[in-house]
Amino acid sequence: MSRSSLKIAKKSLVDLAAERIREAILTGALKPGARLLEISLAEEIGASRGTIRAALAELQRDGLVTCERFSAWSVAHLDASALWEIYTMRAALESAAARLLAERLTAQDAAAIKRAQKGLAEAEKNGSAARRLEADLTFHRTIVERCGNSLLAESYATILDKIRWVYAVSEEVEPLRIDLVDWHEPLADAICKGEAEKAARLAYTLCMRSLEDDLRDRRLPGTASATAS
Amino acid sequence: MSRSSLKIAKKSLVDLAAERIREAILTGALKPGARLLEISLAEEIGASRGTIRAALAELQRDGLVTCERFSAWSVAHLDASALWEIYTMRAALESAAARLLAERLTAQDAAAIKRAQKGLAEAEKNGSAARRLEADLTFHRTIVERCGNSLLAESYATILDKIRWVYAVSEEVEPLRIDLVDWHEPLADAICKGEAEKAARLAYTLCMRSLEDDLRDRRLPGTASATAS
DNA sequence: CAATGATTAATTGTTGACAATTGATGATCA
DNA sequence: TGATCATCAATTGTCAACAATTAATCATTG
Repeated sequence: MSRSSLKIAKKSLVDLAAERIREAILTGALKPGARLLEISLAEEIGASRGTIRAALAELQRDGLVTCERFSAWSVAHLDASALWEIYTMRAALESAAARLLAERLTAQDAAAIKRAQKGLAEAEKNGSAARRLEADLTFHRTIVERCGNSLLAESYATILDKIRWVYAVSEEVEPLRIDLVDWHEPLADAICKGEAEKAARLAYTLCMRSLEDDLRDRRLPGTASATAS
Repeated sequence: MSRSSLKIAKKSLVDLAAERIREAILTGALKPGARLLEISLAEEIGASRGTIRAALAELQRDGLVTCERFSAWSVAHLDASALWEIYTMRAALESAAARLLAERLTAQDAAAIKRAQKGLAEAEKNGSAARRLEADLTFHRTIVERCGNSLLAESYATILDKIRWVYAVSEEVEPLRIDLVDWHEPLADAICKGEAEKAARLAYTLCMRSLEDDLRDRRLPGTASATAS
């Protein structure tokens, strides 16, 4: 929230372009499987093909777009098995982060977690679905960003992007119904009490529980109807 | 070991270049902190600057090189805190992989683990340090590659690269002394018995134990001597 | 002499042009 | 007819030239 740095971050065209395209994918403007032409993107965004190309390469490493050699770029597919991979990866990272944070908790960390919990409570009381989702993600991001491992945090950031993607792209069957406060309280407690092992286990099960909810609530290719194979 | 695919993988110049540079970094030919000039690399490798540039961007996302805007590329630094990040990340991924594998174990998986254990025993009996390391990494890679999550496996691959990097770059104080067979047996057993929770815990502690060994055995910037700060 | 401002050489950022590859289309021939 | 091969348009792969930016050097000025 309160990053203090005087440095103005000039971004390169490549970064800008990557941001633009990423946004279009994460909001669903560019749908999974959609064909991407370097030339069209270059014209739309207003940069040269080489620049767009570099941006696409970045998104490729984030797993948002795919590219076959000398064939086309396209937005990655998002089906039930991808959802499973995303959530188990999330569980892996978050579980470890919770453990680390519980082991090396500072007063600021505890305060930040309390803040995040308060955000959950507010969103629970009178928030829209989007607001609830944001509060939820913020709580989890707080844990990861404070665990002290930037490598892990960076990887987690791309996973969170994908989770937003799932919510933007998938057709919702029923609204998110989990009780934000009740579900997150045990994890917050375990971390604040320094119960590392317990925190790790809770974080893992919490993520996997979210996976079950989403698999049930959101209609994705391969979710229903797939009887054979 | 036995990948069957008739397709010959033509690689782009970018991939080739990235491979070349990565190799140079991982073997220690390019030392941490070394300055990298696009032009010099382009001449040495025999590709244009743009190609080298794309390769460097790839390595940047792998965390092997860094780049400040309009300033220089350089090989990333490798110090004690980086080592900690690498190993806790490894522990996070491997722990989750062990759990997943234990939950969904097939006969082939069990056989593969048995093979990896046999490899450990052979390396233990009459292997060089390099051979022991390779057998060790193969055992762990087996778990991760069979856990069924390609996202996780991909991330793990970059981590394994970094671990090789540590071994190549750091000055060894004492030889690797852990008993390969004894240390890995409980984990292999837990996975094969389907004891998911136990497997996850064992994988985690095994990785963190390796971290302690390496922190003690390998001399890296920030490992010793740092009294202040 | 120290702080400031111009100069310049070196390096990265960006671009448009050209080469290589692919897949589709249609011609050819048994 | 239908299988094979040449052709071609569309697209990605690679490159070399040019623009923008930086950091170091040196002159200037109080």
